[in-house]
This record gives sequence, structure tokens and C-alpha cells, in this order.
Amino acid sequence: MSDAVRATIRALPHFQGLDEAVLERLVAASRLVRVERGEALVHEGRPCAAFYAVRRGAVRVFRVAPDGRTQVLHHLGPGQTFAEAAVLRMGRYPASAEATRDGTEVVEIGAATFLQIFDEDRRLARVMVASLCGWLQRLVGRVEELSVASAGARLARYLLDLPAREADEGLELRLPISKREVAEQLAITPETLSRQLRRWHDGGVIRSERSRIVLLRPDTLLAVAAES
Amino acid sequence: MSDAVRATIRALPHFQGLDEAVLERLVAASRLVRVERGEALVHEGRPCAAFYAVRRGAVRVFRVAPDGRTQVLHHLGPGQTFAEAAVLRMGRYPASAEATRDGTEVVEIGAATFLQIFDEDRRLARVMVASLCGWLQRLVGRVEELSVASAGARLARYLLDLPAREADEGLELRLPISKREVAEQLAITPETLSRQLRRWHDGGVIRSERSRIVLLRPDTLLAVAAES
DNA sequence: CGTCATATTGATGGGCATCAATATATGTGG
DNA sequence: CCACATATATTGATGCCCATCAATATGACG
Repeated sequence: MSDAVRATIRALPHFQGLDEAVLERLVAASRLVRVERGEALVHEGRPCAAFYAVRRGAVRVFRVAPDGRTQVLHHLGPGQTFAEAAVLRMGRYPASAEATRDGTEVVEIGAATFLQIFDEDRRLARVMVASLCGWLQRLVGRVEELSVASAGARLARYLLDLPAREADEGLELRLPISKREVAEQLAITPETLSRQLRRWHDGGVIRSERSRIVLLRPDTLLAVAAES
Repeated sequence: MSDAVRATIRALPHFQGLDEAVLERLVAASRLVRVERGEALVHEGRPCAAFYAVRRGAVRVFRVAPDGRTQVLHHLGPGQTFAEAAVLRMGRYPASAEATRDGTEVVEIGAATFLQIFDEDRRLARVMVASLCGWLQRLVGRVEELSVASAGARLARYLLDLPAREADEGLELRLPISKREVAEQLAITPETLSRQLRRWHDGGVIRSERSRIVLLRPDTLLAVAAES
């Protein structure tokens, strides 16, 4: 039980190079939370008391626009963290998060202890800052993408960024999330995604069956990703 | 000369509450840079050696897509800073920046000294982290905006966020940058911006002459900003 | 096997970019 | 001060991308 928390925390990039005693304080301030698909972890606007590391399953971070439509900011998998920024700022959560898989487990790291250690240990400050900068760069990339890239280009980039392995006919990869979720993350509709895949399929660029996709001509996708 | 640097640095939110001696070290590590419109300050991909605070004029931060199109990430005015994230990460600049006014002055703050002080002074760490979180939240807002909001809604939000003053007929405001630049920042074309303003003008929502705009019915704009 | 979420496919329309032409500033040198 | 050059702004015509609505298909799972 507590071992699971300990293992997750020790594996986080944020906490590399910290003393044993400090790590144990963090472990003591944390707890394992298990949620089912659709269950909320944090609510936009609520005062924040912790940040989270995903241990199993998947989590999506999203905002709800005034008119009720939701925009997914990130899909997170095991080993990834969220809401550090809110904790450091000691404010309210700027977005909501919920599990998208049954049996999702996250480690909840208490804000108070964390902030205390942040003030004591210089290394933590540096590593946390690096982590925040990583988020910044990812977001900058998304802003650029959303404003200049077409739906096809965004999808091409997404596919090319997935882990793939060599196969007879080309690069073989698996969608780690459902197509609906992929569409959400790329800010397109599932219909558009489906049509785009079919166009590439008909053009002999990919071979697609269910969540398994083989890139027959990755160079063509690279061209699409670069274009428009 | 050095007084200008000193005044700018002392006024930055990043450096509030620091000791005199520390501030002077920062001043010593900084220099005033004067550039004309269109001159570059930092280049995407170059190793970073400093971050910047705008003292006079205006600066735009942008990225260039593979196909040559540029996307403006931010327009910055006096008192605002950029590239802190790159410095803290000690990497390369993730975007380019250039002046958009003649006679623009920025204070260049050397990375080495800054990082040294960052490690020594806990307050600086906290304030810098807060600053980074601010950038994060702004970017999150832009991602949301770009993916769910229409061009009209984005423009409405932009206008409503500008400083305005009461006038006889409504709220009077001035565009701080050219309409072309506004369009760039909102990721729309100047034509679309022009047409949208005209539609509101014809509808009696605004009165627009050159860069001066009077919001006759701000509530209508609020509704547009909330919608779609 | 029935139920429900996910996926696919078609038809339609609107928003916004693109191309093109003109107007209006803004600035420069004679 | 005017003529010219250049950037910015406006307006129109056209078309495409993509969302929306709707229907069906194909899973997943009790």
C-alpha cells in the first residue's frame, strides 16, 4: 500500500536527487487514490490542497468553457504529474481532471509538506522549475499547432510522435487511447479524424485496423505534418 | 544609463523583496539594449544566455512553422519579461523575439549571475516559480481559446480585456498595437478582423475610428465572448 | 442477445482563409 | 509642401476545411 506510494514518488523526475529523509516526508504526506472512469480528481476553481502523479490508468485534464463545451488540455498516463503549478501558486485549480479508465490510481501529494520542502531544498526548486518549463514548452507547441496547423497536420504529428516499432510493411503503432479521445486532444471531431484516416488508407499511406495503425509511407505523413 | 537598467530591474515583480546587494549584482550582470523595429532580440534554437525585460516600445514573441508561417505567441509591452523559462532550463530559446517599434529598449539580464542568485535566494525561487505559473495559466487560456472560441469571440475578449475609460456613449479604448498585429495575436487574418469590426459597427455595438474604439453596448460583446 | 459506447459514412452549411482590388495612412526625398 | 513609395486597412468574390446533424455499423460487455 504505502509501498506503492513510495515507489511512485521515488520514480518521479521531480524528486530525483533528494535525501532519503526528505523523500520519506513526502511519502508520509501522500496517499493513494483509486477512482473509476469518469470520477473527478480535481475541480476547476476549487482551492488546491495537493498535486497528483498518475500511477495506473489514465487521466484527462480539461476546462469547461462558459457555453458548456469542454476542451481537453492533456491526456496523462502513468508516471506523469499534474497540478504542480496550482500548488506552487497556492491558488485554485485552473482546470479539472478526471479518470478516463476504470481502476485508475493516482498518488496525491499534500501541498503543505511539499511547499515546506520546496523552501528548504534548493535542488527541489531547480527540478520543479525545469518541470514547469517543460509544461510551458508543451503548451507553446500546442498554441502554435492549434493556430497554424490543419486537422490533418495535427493528426499526422500525433501519429508520428507515438512510439512505433518496425514491421514488414512499415512503422506499426497502437493508439494508446480511443479515437474519440485522440480527437478531443487534437481539438477536432471524431468524424473528421475518421475521414482523415480513411483518406490516408485509401491513398495507401497507412493501413488501419481498429487501434492498430501501420504507417506504410511515413514520409508522406511527415510532409503533411510540415505543411499547412 | 546604468540608472535606466537599475530602475527597470527594481521595478520587476520577479525581484521584489531581494537585498540591495543582490539587486546590485543583478544590475551589474545586465545591460540596456536598444533596437529598431524588426530587429531580432533572440532567435529560436539558439543557446540562451540571458532573459529580457521590456523597458520601452514593444516586442513580439513568435515561432516559425516549418512552412514559413509565423505564429505570434505574445505581444509584450513595458514592464513585461520573456525567456525566463529558457534561462532556468539552461537550454535553447524555444521561440524568437523581435521589436515591433522603433526605439525599443530592453534590459538584458545575464543568465549566469541570475542562476547563481536563484540558487542562493529562496525568495527568488518562489517568485520566479509564481511567474512561470502565470505564463502557464496564460498559455492554458490561449489553448482553450484557440480550440473552442470563434474568431469573433476571441476578438470580443481581446477588446474587453483592454484598459478602457468611461466616455459619454460607452467604454472608450485604444488599440495598443496595429490591427494587423491584433489579428496576428488572435490567430485570425486582418480581413476577418476588419469584417468583424464592421459587423459590430453596423449593428451599433461599437463605434470605431482608426485605433480608437468605443464600446456602445459592452454587454453584447460579453455575450459574444462567452458564446461559441 | 440486447444494450450502450465507439466508429464510420453521408449530406449540409457556415466560418474563415485566400486572392484580388482599392482606399487610406505613414513616411521620404526632392 | 507635394509627389512618390510603402505599409496598413477595408471590401468583395470565391472556395475549402471542418463542424454539425443524422443514420448506420461495429464493437464491448453484462
